[in-house]
Amino acid sequence: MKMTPEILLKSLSDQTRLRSVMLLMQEGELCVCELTYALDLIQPKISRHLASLRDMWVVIDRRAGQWVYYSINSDLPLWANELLQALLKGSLNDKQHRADLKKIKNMSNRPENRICA
Amino acid sequence: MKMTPEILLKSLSDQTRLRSVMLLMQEGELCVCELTYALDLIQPKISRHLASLRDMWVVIDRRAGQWVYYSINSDLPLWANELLQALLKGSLNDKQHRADLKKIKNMSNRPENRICA
DNA sequence: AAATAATATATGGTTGATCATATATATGTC
DNA sequence: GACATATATATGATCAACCATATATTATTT
Repeated sequence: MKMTPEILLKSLSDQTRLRSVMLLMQEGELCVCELTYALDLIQPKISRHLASLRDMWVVIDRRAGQWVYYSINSDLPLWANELLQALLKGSLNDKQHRADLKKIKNMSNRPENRICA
Repeated sequence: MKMTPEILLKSLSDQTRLRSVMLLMQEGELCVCELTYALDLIQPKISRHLASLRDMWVVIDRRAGQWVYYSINSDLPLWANELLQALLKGSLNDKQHRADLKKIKNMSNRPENRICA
């Protein structure tokens, strides 16, 4: 795994991927169906972008039954983390990001709520 | 002028533009012929990418006789500056960036050297 | 079987590259 | 001053590669 400025920028230069990463930064971990709901996009599109982020080592995934959860790769170099922090700061006033966040907060029937046991 | 995460990421997701911005961050200000030399690319390509960066308010230009100098836009929001700093940190160990920097340092006949008078 | 997620396929739009040329500025000659 | 020439830079036109997308289907888990 070799994260470079070029790779990271490329991975974030798509709107859907940027929105996904910003949500992951705020929420920690989300599954495909949650992102699909929050971003209000169709599932194959979300799945594809998440796969792209995973292939570029920006995010990692884990399966929990039917659900696949994605989260930011904690092994990113310091500069990459700093870049993401700066990005989040720039996104906090972003209308789209705020709407995404609100949507996930209001989502009912989240998997997490179901697998408490 | 409205700089957003999306705009900034898009502007930096091209290799030539990224290399240009990293050099500008290190050198402060460079003209087209200097960047053309340092990046070892043809002039129209450099000119186009710089125009793109200018149109997206990442850089500003000023003409000094025959020469047009480009530099990072000092009015960028804080988060954008932080992002660029993080990016530079990630680029310092980058082979390509180091080669670019070395090339500009070794450039003879730089305009700056000629317009001392 | 049902729910969730990933993938195959085809399509169209975007973006970057290159060559040629236009534009801007400076200098030399008459 | 007018004109020719040189140099630096920007832009028009064109093309090809790439990437994102949607629909349909497959894979995985329960």
